[in-house]
This record gives sequence, structure tokens and C-alpha cells, in this order.
Amino acid sequence: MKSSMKPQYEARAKIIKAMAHPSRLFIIEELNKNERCVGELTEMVGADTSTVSKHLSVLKNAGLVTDEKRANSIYYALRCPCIMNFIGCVEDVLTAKAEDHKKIMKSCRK
Amino acid sequence: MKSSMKPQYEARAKIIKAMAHPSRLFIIEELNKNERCVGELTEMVGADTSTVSKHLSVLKNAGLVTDEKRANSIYYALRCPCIMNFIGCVEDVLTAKAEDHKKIMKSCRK
DNA sequence: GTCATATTTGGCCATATAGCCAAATTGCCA
DNA sequence: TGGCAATTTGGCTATATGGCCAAATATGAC
Repeated sequence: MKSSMKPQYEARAKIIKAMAHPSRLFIIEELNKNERCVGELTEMVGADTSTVSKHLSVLKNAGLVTDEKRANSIYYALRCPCIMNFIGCVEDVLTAKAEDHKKIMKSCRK
Repeated sequence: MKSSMKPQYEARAKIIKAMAHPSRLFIIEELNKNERCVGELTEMVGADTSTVSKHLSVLKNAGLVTDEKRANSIYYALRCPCIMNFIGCVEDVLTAKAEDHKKIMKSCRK
């Protein structure tokens, strides 16, 4: 690929990589419904606070979420809800994969 | 998160993870324009054939691409072009991030 | 100031990934 | 059948990641 394009692909990959973790996907979905503070998310995810904090820092670093200090907590919010549209497509891929699998199974029984 | 949901998040994360690499993003874009064989992609990406082959196997494993043997080459194609819509959103995130950065810079100069 | 609560950071280990080279495999065609 | 071309696989190293625990760092209340 053109070397001038490389930084752009790297920037995109960094953002996508930030989404590429089960707990972080869960967090993204929750934040799409409601802003949340670290404590709430920690309880919902069911992992160590430090682990969740690090996940949030990954998301923030990628620019996917924003954080705001309020009262004695830090509230995180999803920055670009369009991210959620993508999940639908991911589900499509999963469905397509499942269909293929079914086809293969069927041809094996012949 | 509900433990019953965990496999679903893991499945989604696996697909997103497969996209989370600069070369693979490049390959996805190319395959969106045209199906391509390994040799062509190798030249376009500019890496070792074995490296590109492994990238393709990651994409295939995730269900993002299909492969078809033809003549003496294997042609890969993008399975769900909707994936491409997502890139637009990723760009939005990058823009939002850049805007923030500008704001911060501005407030520093005050 | 001191305490308690909320969050982040550092340290550590186990695991996964990307990349190259070399070797194995697969399929076409003379 | 033998060889060539395309692709995949194995082996290796360096690097990054996720997770927990423990420690550090805010921030608000008294």
C-alpha cells in the first residue's frame, strides 16, 4: 500500500482495536444506553476495578468515549453513537458464517 | 455482564479483532473494490507472502472474507460490504478526536 | 488536616500476535 | 510423472495485551 496511506490505516486500526475486546464491547453498549461511572461499570462487567479502569482508558485514548468528573465520580459517555450501527453488521457476519457452516454440514451428510 | 451473554460478546470481539490491523484494513478495502488473489494482495500490501496469507486466514476465520479456487490461484472476496460503512464512523471518531485536540490547544494559549 | 471513597498506576505473569525465513503442500500442465 | 507456480504452515523472536494485586493518587466530607 502507498506508504503515505499507512498512518491513516494505523489510526483506524487503533480505534478498531480499542473495540476488539468483549468487556469493552459490553461497556460501549452500556454507555450507548447511559453514561456511567467506573464503579457502576466495574460491577456490571464483573472484573477488578483496575481492569475496568484500564479498559476505559483504552477507549478514551482511542477517542471512543469522553469522561467528565462530577460529584466524586468520573462519568464516561460514548462519543460517537454511530459505532452502534456497526454491531448490526458484525451480527450479519456471524449469521453468514453460521449459514455456511450449516451448508457444509448438509453436504457432509450426502 | 450476564454470563450467558459472554459468548456473544466474545464472538463479536473476534470479528472486530480481525479487522484491527492496518494491513487487514487495507485488504478489506481492496476486496471491497475487487476480488483479489494472494499474489496480488501481497504485492499491494508490500509484505512477505506468508504474512499476507496469514492475514487472509485471520479474515477468513472471522468470516469476513470468502475464498474461491480458480485457475491456479485462490481469490478472496469481501463477504459483508456493510463492513465498509463502519469505516466512515471510524473516521468520525478520528475527526472528533482532532477537534478536541484543537480545543485543548486553544485553551492552552489563553 | 484526616478520613473515606473513587479512580488510576505500577508490577508481574501468562498468553497472543506480527513478522520473516524456510519448508511443506496443493494444483496445473507439459 | 515431474516440475513449476501459488499458497499455506511451522518455527522462531520480539512485542503487546489482559488480568489481578498492591500501592499511589485524587476528591469530597467532616
